[in-house]
Amino acid sequence: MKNRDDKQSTIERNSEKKSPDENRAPIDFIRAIIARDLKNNKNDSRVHTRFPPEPNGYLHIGHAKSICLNFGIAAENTGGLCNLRFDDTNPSKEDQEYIDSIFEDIRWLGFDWEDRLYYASDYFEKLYEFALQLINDGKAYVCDLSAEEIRQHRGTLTEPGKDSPYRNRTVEENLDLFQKMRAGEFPDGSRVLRAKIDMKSPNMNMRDPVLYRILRATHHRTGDAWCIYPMYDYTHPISDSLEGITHSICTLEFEDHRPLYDWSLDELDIFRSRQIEFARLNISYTVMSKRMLLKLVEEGLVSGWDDPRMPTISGLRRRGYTPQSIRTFCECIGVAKKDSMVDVALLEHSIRDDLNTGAPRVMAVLRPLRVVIENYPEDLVEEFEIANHPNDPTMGSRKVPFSRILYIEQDDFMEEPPKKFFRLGPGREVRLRNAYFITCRDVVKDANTGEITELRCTYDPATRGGDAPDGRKVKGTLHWVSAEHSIKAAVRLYDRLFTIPNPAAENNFKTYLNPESLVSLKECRIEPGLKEAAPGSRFQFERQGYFCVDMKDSSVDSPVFNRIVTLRDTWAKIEKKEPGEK
RNA sequence: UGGGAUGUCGUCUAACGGCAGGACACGAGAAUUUGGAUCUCGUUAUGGUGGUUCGAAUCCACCCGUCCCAGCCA
Repeated sequence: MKNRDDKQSTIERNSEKKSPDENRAPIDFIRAIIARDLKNNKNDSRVHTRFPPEPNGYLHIGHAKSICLNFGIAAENTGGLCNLRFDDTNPSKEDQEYIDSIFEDIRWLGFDWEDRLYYASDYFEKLYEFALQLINDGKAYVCDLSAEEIRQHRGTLTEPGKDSPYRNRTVEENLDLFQKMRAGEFPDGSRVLRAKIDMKSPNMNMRDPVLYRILRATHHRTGDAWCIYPMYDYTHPISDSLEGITHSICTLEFEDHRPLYDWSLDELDIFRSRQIEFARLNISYTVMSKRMLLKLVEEGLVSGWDDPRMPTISGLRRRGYTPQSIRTFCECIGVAKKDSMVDVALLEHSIRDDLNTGAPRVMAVLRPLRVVIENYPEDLVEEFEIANHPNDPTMGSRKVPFSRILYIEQDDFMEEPPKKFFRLGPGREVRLRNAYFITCRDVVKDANTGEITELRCTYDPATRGGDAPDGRKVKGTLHWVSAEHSIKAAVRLYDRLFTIPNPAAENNFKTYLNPESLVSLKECRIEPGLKEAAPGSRFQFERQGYFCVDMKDSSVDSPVFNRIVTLRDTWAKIEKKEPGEK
């Protein structure tokens, strides 16, 4: 049996409509391990995890998976805790800007580290003392080999390494040298402290790994107090141990490092945290490595870490994704050890699903086509009371003006419509959503370009509200705005960043950037009521998709909307399937 | 070719010796004042070969595929 608390809270996490039993998310292998540990009273029945980002970039949705896992596990278990710890042992790559962004992103996702904020750099003094202890125990030595020489001594995947000539220095000499390293008596890169393990180990990580390097770089927290910095493999287990972390969850590539993780704790004889590895998140049509994301930012291929096309938390936030949708997504994808690539369609589903319930419906015309209702009085303006959500009356309604000159979507008219096209065409009748039936009587074109500039239509006054008293049906319903009353807006149509499912596997991933990942429209017309829309607020533009008021660039005078995700589009599918039908 | 992992529908993930299930995607249909949402139905999977067993995705053997490791990065 699984641990009771664990099971109980798993039920709570998912308790929406269905009965708890059929709704219970399956327990992943990590939660199973924790449940077993709890049952065996391991760690005094404590569950303590940590999220350990390096502040060398912005968090992405892969980190969200880890955050949801670590903070989620803590929340599911009574008394469970999750620390936030910055793994800041490499000052040459790290920056306060990243730390601040990480705070913001974790909070925004809905998680709280309370008073448990830690920095590996806070342990520098203790780490140093532990290193002294290792030296005293004959488990570490100062090595004078250059980086290149160390590499040569390390051997290869198939050949064992050779011992360093400095491997057998006396404890006294090592102590003296290491203290001098700290005191700044040697130049950068001239010496390192190494663990004395086994140069013949088939695991490269055990071939006397470097524990400390000399590096004169100003640390964002400790300043110039140190000129030697500990390595990840040495710092991480000790930090976990010091904080009493029971389950140290990380990604698969650290599997080979676990023997070293365990070695450190064993040799130092301190609290034994357990490292567990899971498969990192990959999503199709994007890249997920900080290295590649940094490249996109540095080379100006995106507007920044928070470009709405980026898979970063800040990018998704600006795009309009809700924290809930990301948490749901992370729960849906599961946790396992198999390398995998999640279909981006699942991410899109999670935000559609969330916004379908909560986002008010409005009308916006992205590519306006002028429509004149010839039999509608010149100076009449009607106001239609329109529901904000067709299936949820509690969301209220709003007034939308209607007049003789309107805009509809260019895509909603075809001069020679194919069979399955239900929208407007010459002589055809359609419904204007929540307004009238109109019939297209004439098409006006630019004499020079042949471009359609205006549609002349008539309306049926008896169809006010959108129903015909004589019972006649129309197949199509179009959205619209009143030309005079609508507001001009800019809309950014975002699409997937890359054209191929796995750009990271290519030699030059930038070759596959999607040139249409951003289409900027500047002449869109939106309902007048949208003027007051707050930055960050989300709407469904009917028949088109979900949109979000941009948090940086939008203003009352010139509103800017980001497309979060399109609606499922059956017509687009038909078009794609039968392109000749046009 | 050393070591460490990992193979279940198109994708992700369950089933822990006893009916291969769910989600997304896809397809068909119903209904529809969003070609949305909703509802109904459906297609598709245990990498391979042997073995153990009344019974194998699950246990054993061999084979095959994929991923990770030779930073003074994390």
